[in-house]
Amino acid sequence: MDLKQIFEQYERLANQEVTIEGWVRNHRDQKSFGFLMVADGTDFRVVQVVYDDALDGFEAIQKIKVGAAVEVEGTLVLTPELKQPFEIKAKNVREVGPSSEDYPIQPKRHTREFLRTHPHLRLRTNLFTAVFKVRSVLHHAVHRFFEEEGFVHVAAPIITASDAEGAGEMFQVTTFDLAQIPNENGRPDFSQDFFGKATNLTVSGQLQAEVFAQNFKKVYTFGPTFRAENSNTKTHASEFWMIEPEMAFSDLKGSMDTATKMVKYLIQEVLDKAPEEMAFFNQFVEKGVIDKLQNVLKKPFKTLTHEAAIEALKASGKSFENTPEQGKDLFTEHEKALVEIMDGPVYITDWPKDIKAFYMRLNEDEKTVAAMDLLVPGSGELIGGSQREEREDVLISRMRAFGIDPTAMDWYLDLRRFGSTPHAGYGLGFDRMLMFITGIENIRDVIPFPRTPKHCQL
RNA sequence: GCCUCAGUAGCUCAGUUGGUUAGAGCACUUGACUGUUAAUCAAGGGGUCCUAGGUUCGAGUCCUAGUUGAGGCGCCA
Repeated sequence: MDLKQIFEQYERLANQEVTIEGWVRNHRDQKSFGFLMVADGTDFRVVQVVYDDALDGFEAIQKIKVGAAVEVEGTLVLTPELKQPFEIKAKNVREVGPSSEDYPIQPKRHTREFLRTHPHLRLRTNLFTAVFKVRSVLHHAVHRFFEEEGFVHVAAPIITASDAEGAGEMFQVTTFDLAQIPNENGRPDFSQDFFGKATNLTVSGQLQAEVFAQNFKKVYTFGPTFRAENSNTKTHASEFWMIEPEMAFSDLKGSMDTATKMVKYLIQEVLDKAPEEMAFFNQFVEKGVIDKLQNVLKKPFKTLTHEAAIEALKASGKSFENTPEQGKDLFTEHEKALVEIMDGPVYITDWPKDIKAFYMRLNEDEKTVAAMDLLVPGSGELIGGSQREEREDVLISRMRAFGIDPTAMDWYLDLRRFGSTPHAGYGLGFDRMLMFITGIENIRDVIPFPRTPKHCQL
């Protein structure tokens, strides 16, 4: 029986026989009896198994090590006067897979750095059990939200041939023998490569999502994304997941409305479906994280133009390492200050055109683009989005201004030639959303097997 | 990529101004204990003080280089 089922109906199961399977998290043995704390991953909570010397194999049971896999048959006994509402009085304890004294995950505090060196074992801790359960809950919630809102899911390709995707460093994909790369005039001859051209791992599914939005109206991608930047920070990973909705017949306001609704929906889902895990984060990871999230649910998200944001920073009287300046990008310290000044999540809209991407729609003033970033307490930029440039002539001149050859993206221009619509979308870093919800401060601790520069374990 | 800090037992850490045989807690082994809750108590085993070189009568401690990790910044659709 799964522990989840048992926790859901332990009162009804009182004094009945149950069988559980799981792994020993802790073991306290005494002369003629002992206690096994058993977890099976179906519920965040562990069950206490009591055994005594009346059992066959008592001495072998006493020697069971932390980390061992066990199967326990016994009677469920209500224990309202103890720390736990019930426990299992064992009739039979079978050691399915023994552990040993070398098991690295002992019932004590370990540092996250140490646990990262054991990615195959670290999830057998309360912390990582909670993190990866919430990650799964959040993953399902993303799909459920968009399905309820009538969005079609697009599986954007992981291998792409787009070579005009901007400044992001990309991982190359090739089947060449790297010791003997065919070349022509000293350059690799990709016509001989697997796809007959240079290819790489995707850095975004947005462009492909735009294709689908021009038929399905409301679509989203949700999948892995790869960046080869040599970034060494606690908010960047080389492989991460992004959620990228795209909506035809919509504008910047429309995408902000969807983003707000989505953020609130995802938070509510996790609070509803993982209360044990959230209580754990609230107590041991980020004190007050539940209050923080509930404030996000309650408060309307405010909106400031980039220009107004700079003015607000200047008027705040706060001192900054980097002085806020009209027409310039916001630094991390500015983002934090804006969230404080506005006392909650805030959208920054209408950014200077030169610091944003070529595909963002040029505003009437011809100085700014219809872009938005959502800043949230504690995590900075959670969402970045924009209305897309739907006017072919404007898009072409913007591409030229960014040094992109328009003929290389002819298919993208076709979308503007045949039934172009005002459309908008945004990207949300799934792993950063998970950090925001759990209070975990390093992205390497919310990704099962994190990939960062010089680190690719398993 | 730049800057800063750190590397001592399986884990978390202490180690004074450079000075005898490098310590503690947890974990592990053995023993005690008839209801424990990171159980408790007693004893025991366990060390390439990150690596290499240097200074010194003497280096865990100081210097140089390397290496690994962390943090900050940068890069980042």
